[in-house]
Amino acid sequence: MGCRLIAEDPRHGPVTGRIVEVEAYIGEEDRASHARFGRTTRNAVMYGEPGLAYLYLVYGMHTCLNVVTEPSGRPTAVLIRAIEILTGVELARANRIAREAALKRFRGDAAALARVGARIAATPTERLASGPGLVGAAFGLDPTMTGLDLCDPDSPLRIELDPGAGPVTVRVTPRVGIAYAGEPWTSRPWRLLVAGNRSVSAPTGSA
DNA sequence: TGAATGATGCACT
DNA sequence: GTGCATCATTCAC
Repeated sequence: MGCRLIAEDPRHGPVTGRIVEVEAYIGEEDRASHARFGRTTRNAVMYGEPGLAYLYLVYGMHTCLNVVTEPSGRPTAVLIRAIEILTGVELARANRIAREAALKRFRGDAAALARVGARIAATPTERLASGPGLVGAAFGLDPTMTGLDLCDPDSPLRIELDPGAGPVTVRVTPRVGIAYAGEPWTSRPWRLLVAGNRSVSAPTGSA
Protein backbone atom coordinates (compact mmCIF):
# COMPACT_ATOMS: atom_id res chain seq x y z
CA MET A 1 0.00 0.00 0.00
CA GLY A 2 1.27 3.46 -0.90
CA CYS A 3 3.81 2.03 -3.37
CA ARG A 4 3.74 2.40 -7.13
CA LEU A 5 3.25 -0.35 -9.68
CA ILE A 6 5.13 0.16 -12.95
CA ALA A 7 4.48 -1.87 -16.11
CA GLU A 8 6.86 -1.14 -18.98
CA ASP A 9 5.48 -1.66 -22.47
CA PRO A 10 8.53 -1.89 -24.78
CA ARG A 11 6.57 -0.31 -27.64
CA HIS A 12 4.45 2.29 -25.89
CA GLY A 13 6.18 3.14 -22.62
CA PRO A 14 5.17 2.68 -18.98
CA VAL A 15 1.90 2.71 -17.12
CA THR A 16 2.34 3.63 -13.45
CA GLY A 17 -0.05 3.99 -10.54
CA ARG A 18 -0.43 4.00 -6.79
CA ILE A 19 -1.60 0.83 -5.03
CA VAL A 20 -4.70 1.74 -3.02
CA GLU A 21 -6.33 -1.62 -2.23
CA VAL A 22 -4.89 -5.08 -1.45
CA GLU A 23 -5.84 -8.41 0.09
CA ALA A 24 -3.63 -10.87 1.99
CA TYR A 25 -3.66 -14.64 1.47
CA ILE A 26 -1.67 -16.34 4.18
CA GLY A 27 -0.53 -19.95 4.21
CA GLU A 28 -2.02 -23.34 3.33
CA GLU A 29 -4.32 -23.08 6.35
CA ASP A 30 -6.06 -20.05 4.76
CA ARG A 31 -9.03 -21.76 3.05
CA ALA A 32 -9.43 -18.75 0.72
CA SER A 33 -5.88 -19.04 -0.63
CA HIS A 34 -4.81 -20.77 -3.83
CA ALA A 35 -2.36 -22.61 -1.56
CA ARG A 36 -5.22 -24.31 0.33
CA PHE A 37 -4.66 -27.57 -1.64
CA GLY A 38 -0.91 -27.43 -1.06
CA ARG A 39 1.70 -26.85 -3.72
CA THR A 40 0.53 -27.23 -7.34
CA THR A 41 1.91 -26.23 -10.75
CA ARG A 42 -0.12 -23.03 -10.76
CA ASN A 43 0.68 -21.78 -7.27
CA ALA A 44 4.31 -22.97 -7.04
CA VAL A 45 5.67 -19.42 -7.15
CA MET A 46 3.80 -18.61 -3.94
CA TYR A 47 6.29 -20.91 -2.23
CA GLY A 48 9.20 -18.99 -3.76
CA GLU A 49 11.14 -15.85 -2.93
CA PRO A 50 9.33 -12.77 -1.58
CA GLY A 51 8.90 -10.05 -4.19
CA LEU A 52 8.06 -12.41 -7.04
CA ALA A 53 4.91 -11.88 -9.10
CA TYR A 54 2.09 -14.43 -9.15
CA LEU A 55 -0.49 -13.84 -11.89
CA TYR A 56 -3.42 -16.10 -12.64
CA LEU A 57 -6.61 -16.18 -14.68
CA VAL A 58 -9.82 -15.97 -12.69
CA TYR A 59 -13.30 -16.83 -14.03
CA GLY A 60 -11.58 -17.89 -17.22
CA MET A 61 -10.95 -14.32 -18.35
CA HIS A 62 -9.52 -11.82 -15.85
CA THR A 63 -5.83 -11.65 -14.91
CA CYS A 64 -5.08 -10.94 -11.24
CA LEU A 65 -1.71 -9.73 -9.90
CA ASN A 66 -0.26 -10.93 -6.60
CA VAL A 67 3.02 -10.28 -4.80
CA VAL A 68 4.72 -13.08 -2.87
CA THR A 69 5.45 -11.68 0.58
CA GLU A 70 7.11 -14.17 2.91
CA PRO A 71 10.34 -16.21 2.75
CA SER A 72 10.60 -19.34 0.60
CA GLY A 73 8.59 -22.34 1.71
CA ARG A 74 5.69 -20.41 3.21
CA PRO A 75 2.97 -19.69 0.62
CA THR A 76 1.73 -16.14 1.12
CA ALA A 77 0.72 -13.47 -1.37
CA VAL A 78 -0.91 -10.08 -1.55
CA LEU A 79 -3.53 -9.52 -4.27
CA ILE A 80 -3.38 -6.03 -5.80
CA ARG A 81 -7.08 -5.14 -6.02
CA ALA A 82 -7.06 -1.49 -7.13
CA ILE A 83 -4.66 1.15 -8.41
CA GLU A 84 -4.88 4.90 -8.90
CA ILE A 85 -3.25 5.42 -12.29
CA LEU A 86 -0.70 8.26 -12.33
CA THR A 87 1.02 8.14 -15.73
CA GLY A 88 0.45 6.35 -19.03
CA VAL A 89 -3.27 7.01 -18.78
CA GLU A 90 -3.91 6.81 -22.52
CA LEU A 91 -1.99 3.53 -22.80
CA ALA A 92 -4.01 2.19 -19.89
CA ARG A 93 -7.22 3.09 -21.73
CA ALA A 94 -5.94 1.43 -24.91
CA ASN A 95 -5.04 -1.68 -22.89
CA ARG A 96 -8.54 -1.76 -21.37
CA ILE A 97 -10.15 -1.52 -24.81
CA ALA A 98 -7.86 -4.16 -26.32
CA ARG A 99 -8.53 -6.56 -23.45
CA GLU A 100 -12.28 -6.18 -23.64
CA ALA A 101 -12.25 -6.55 -27.42
CA ALA A 102 -10.30 -9.79 -27.09
CA LEU A 103 -12.70 -10.99 -24.42
CA LYS A 104 -15.83 -10.40 -26.44
CA ARG A 105 -14.49 -11.68 -29.75
CA PHE A 106 -16.25 -8.99 -31.74
CA ARG A 107 -15.32 -10.68 -35.02
CA GLY A 108 -15.20 -7.46 -36.97
CA ASP A 109 -18.29 -5.89 -35.40
CA ALA A 110 -16.93 -2.36 -35.68
CA ALA A 111 -19.99 -0.77 -34.06
CA ALA A 112 -19.67 -2.93 -30.95
CA LEU A 113 -15.99 -2.16 -30.72
CA ALA A 114 -16.72 1.55 -31.08
CA ARG A 115 -19.20 1.38 -28.18
CA VAL A 116 -16.58 -0.20 -25.93
CA GLY A 117 -14.08 2.43 -26.99
CA ALA A 118 -16.52 5.21 -26.22
CA ARG A 119 -17.40 3.81 -22.81
CA ILE A 120 -13.77 3.40 -21.76
CA ALA A 121 -12.88 6.83 -23.15
CA ALA A 122 -15.60 8.22 -20.87
CA THR A 123 -14.41 6.25 -17.83
CA PRO A 124 -12.86 8.62 -15.27
CA THR A 125 -9.10 8.10 -14.93
CA GLU A 126 -9.46 7.11 -11.28
CA ARG A 127 -11.80 4.22 -12.24
CA LEU A 128 -9.56 2.68 -14.92
CA ALA A 129 -8.01 0.12 -12.56
CA SER A 130 -10.53 0.02 -9.71
CA GLY A 131 -10.78 -3.76 -9.38
CA PRO A 132 -8.40 -6.74 -9.57
CA GLY A 133 -9.40 -7.71 -13.12
CA LEU A 134 -9.23 -4.08 -14.19
CA VAL A 135 -5.68 -3.76 -12.83
CA GLY A 136 -4.69 -6.67 -15.05
CA ALA A 137 -6.43 -5.18 -18.08
CA ALA A 138 -5.22 -1.58 -17.64
CA PHE A 139 -1.60 -2.58 -17.08
CA GLY A 140 -1.62 -5.18 -19.89
CA LEU A 141 -0.82 -8.09 -17.57
CA ASP A 142 -1.11 -11.81 -18.31
CA PRO A 143 -0.27 -15.02 -16.41
CA THR A 144 2.99 -15.57 -18.30
CA MET A 145 4.50 -12.72 -16.24
CA THR A 146 4.46 -14.99 -13.20
CA GLY A 147 7.93 -15.18 -11.64
CA LEU A 148 9.06 -11.64 -12.54
CA ASP A 149 10.93 -9.96 -9.68
CA LEU A 150 8.83 -6.96 -8.68
CA CYS A 151 11.68 -5.62 -6.53
CA ASP A 152 14.20 -5.54 -9.39
CA PRO A 153 14.58 -1.95 -10.70
CA ASP A 154 15.24 -3.38 -14.17
CA SER A 155 12.15 -5.58 -14.27
CA PRO A 156 9.46 -4.62 -16.82
CA LEU A 157 6.93 -5.17 -14.04
CA ARG A 158 7.95 -3.79 -10.68
CA ILE A 159 6.93 -2.03 -7.47
CA GLU A 160 8.70 1.06 -6.16
CA LEU A 161 8.32 3.30 -3.15
CA ASP A 162 6.13 6.34 -3.87
CA PRO A 163 7.72 9.36 -2.18
CA GLY A 164 4.88 11.54 -3.48
CA ALA A 165 2.29 9.69 -1.45
CA GLY A 166 1.23 11.64 1.58
CA PRO A 167 -0.02 10.10 4.82
CA VAL A 168 -3.29 8.19 4.35
CA THR A 169 -5.83 6.43 6.53
CA VAL A 170 -5.86 2.69 5.86
CA ARG A 171 -9.16 0.93 6.43
CA VAL A 172 -9.51 -2.85 6.85
CA THR A 173 -12.47 -5.04 5.84
CA PRO A 174 -13.08 -8.75 5.18
CA ARG A 175 -11.88 -10.07 1.82
CA VAL A 176 -14.11 -10.04 -1.26
CA GLY A 177 -15.51 -13.03 -3.17
CA ILE A 178 -14.37 -15.86 -0.89
CA ALA A 179 -17.65 -17.08 0.65
CA TYR A 180 -16.65 -20.64 -0.26
CA ALA A 181 -13.79 -20.52 2.27
CA GLY A 182 -16.06 -20.54 5.33
CA GLU A 183 -15.32 -19.12 8.75
CA PRO A 184 -13.11 -17.85 10.18
CA TRP A 185 -11.53 -17.06 6.82
CA THR A 186 -14.45 -15.11 5.31
CA SER A 187 -14.34 -12.69 8.26
CA ARG A 188 -10.60 -12.17 8.57
CA PRO A 189 -9.96 -8.41 8.14
CA TRP A 190 -7.31 -8.96 5.49
CA ARG A 191 -8.47 -6.46 2.87
CA LEU A 192 -6.71 -3.11 3.17
CA LEU A 193 -7.75 0.05 1.36
CA VAL A 194 -6.96 3.75 1.36
CA ALA A 195 -9.93 5.40 3.02
CA GLY A 196 -11.75 7.82 0.74
CA ASN A 197 -9.68 7.03 -2.34
CA ARG A 198 -11.86 7.08 -5.46
CA SER A 199 -9.89 4.31 -7.17
CA VAL A 200 -10.87 1.72 -4.57
CA SER A 201 -13.06 -1.06 -6.00
CA ALA A 202 -16.87 -0.95 -5.78
CA PRO A 203 -19.20 -1.83 -4.18
CA THR A 204 -17.51 -2.29 -0.82
CA GLY A 205 -14.97 0.42 -1.49
CA SER A 206 -16.97 2.95 0.45
CA ALA A 207 -16.97 0.74 3.54
C1' DT B 1 -11.02 -38.39 -18.79
C1' DG B 2 -14.72 -35.63 -17.04
C1' DA B 3 -17.21 -32.20 -14.22
C1' DA B 4 -17.31 -28.41 -11.08
C1' DT B 5 -15.95 -24.00 -9.96
C1' DG B 6 -14.14 -19.60 -9.24
C1' DA B 7 -9.53 -13.87 -5.26
C1' DT B 8 -14.69 -10.66 -11.83
C1' DG B 9 -16.88 -7.23 -14.62
C1' DC B 10 -20.46 -5.83 -17.83
C1' DA B 11 -25.10 -5.51 -19.93
C1' DC B 12 -29.53 -5.41 -19.00
C1' DT B 13 -33.85 -4.95 -16.16
C1' DG C 1 -30.52 -6.45 -8.44
C1' DT C 2 -29.85 -10.43 -11.63
C1' DG C 3 -27.69 -13.09 -15.31
C1' DC C 4 -24.01 -14.24 -18.11
C1' DA C 5 -19.49 -14.67 -20.52
C1' DT C 6 -15.71 -18.12 -20.63
C1' DC C 7 -11.72 -21.51 -19.48
C1' DA C 8 -7.60 -22.92 -16.63
C1' DT C 9 -7.13 -25.36 -12.67
C1' DT C 10 -8.47 -28.59 -9.63
C1' DC C 11 -10.19 -32.88 -7.73
C1' DA C 12 -12.77 -37.28 -8.21
C1' DC C 13 -13.25 -41.20 -10.78
